[in-house]
Amino acid sequence: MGATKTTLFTKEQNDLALMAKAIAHPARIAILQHIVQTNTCICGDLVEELGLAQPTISQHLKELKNVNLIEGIIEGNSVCYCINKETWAAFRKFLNAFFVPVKINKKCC
Amino acid sequence: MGATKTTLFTKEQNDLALMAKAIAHPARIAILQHIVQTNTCICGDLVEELGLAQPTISQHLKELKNVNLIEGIIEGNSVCYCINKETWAAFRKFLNAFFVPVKINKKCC
DNA sequence: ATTTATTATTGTAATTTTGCAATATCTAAT
DNA sequence: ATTAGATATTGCAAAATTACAATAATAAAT
Repeated sequence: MGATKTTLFTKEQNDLALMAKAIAHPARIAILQHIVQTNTCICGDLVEELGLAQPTISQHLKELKNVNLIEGIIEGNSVCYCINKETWAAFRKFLNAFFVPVKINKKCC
Repeated sequence: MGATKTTLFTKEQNDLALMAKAIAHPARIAILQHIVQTNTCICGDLVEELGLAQPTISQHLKELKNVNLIEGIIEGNSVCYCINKETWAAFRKFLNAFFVPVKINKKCC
C-alpha cells in the first residue's frame, strides 16, 4: 500500500496521469512559464526567479526532462533549457482530448 | 521540507497545479472517463470496474469532489455522481491556455 | 425496530514527493 | 594545473499520497 496500482489501468490512463503529474506542482508550472516567456532560454536565473534552493530547482528540471517537456543544452559552464515543442504539443493535444466537452447531463441520473 | 512552498507562487500557478494534481492519478482519470462515457451517472459500480477497494474509490471520489470536478447526489441508498460541467470546462480552458503553442524557438538560446 | 445494501470515515502502513545541505561534477578561464 | 562559476547528485528529514481493513453512517425494505 502506498504505491499506485498502475497495472489496473490502460496505458492511456497511466500516460495521462503522468502528464498531469509533471505539471502538478507550482514550481514546475512557474519554470515552464518562464521558459516559454523568455523566448530565448534560461539557465540558473530560475533559482533567483523562484525562491527555491538550487538543488530543488535542479530536481524539478530533472522531472520535466524525464517527461521530455524540456531539453537542456550545455552553454559554457551553465545549462540552457528550452521547451520540447513536440512534447508540449502532445500534452496540449491529449489533455484537450480528455477534457472534451460533456454533452448530455441533466444534473445526474 | 516535504511541503510545497505555495507562498512563492501566484494564485494562478497554484491553481493550475491543483487542477493537474486532481487528474494526476490513473484511477481518477478512469473514474472521470467512466462518468463521462456512461452519460447517465454511476455509483458503486466503479468499485467493480476498476479493481480498487471501496474505500480507495471513495477517497478518489472525494478528491474529485474537493476540486468540484464531480458532484454526488443521493439516490436511494447509493450515490450518483456526475461531472460538474462548469469546472470541467474551466479545467479545459485553463490547461489549454497554459499549453499555448510555443512560437520562436530554434533549438535553444 | 431490524436487517440489508451502499457509501463515508478512521486509522494505519508503505511509498512517493518535496526541499535542502553537503558534495561532486563539469566547463571556462587564469 | 588551479581556480572560479554553474549545475547535478547524494543523502536525509518532513510531509503528502496511495491503499485498504475495520468501522461508522445512511437509507430502503422487511
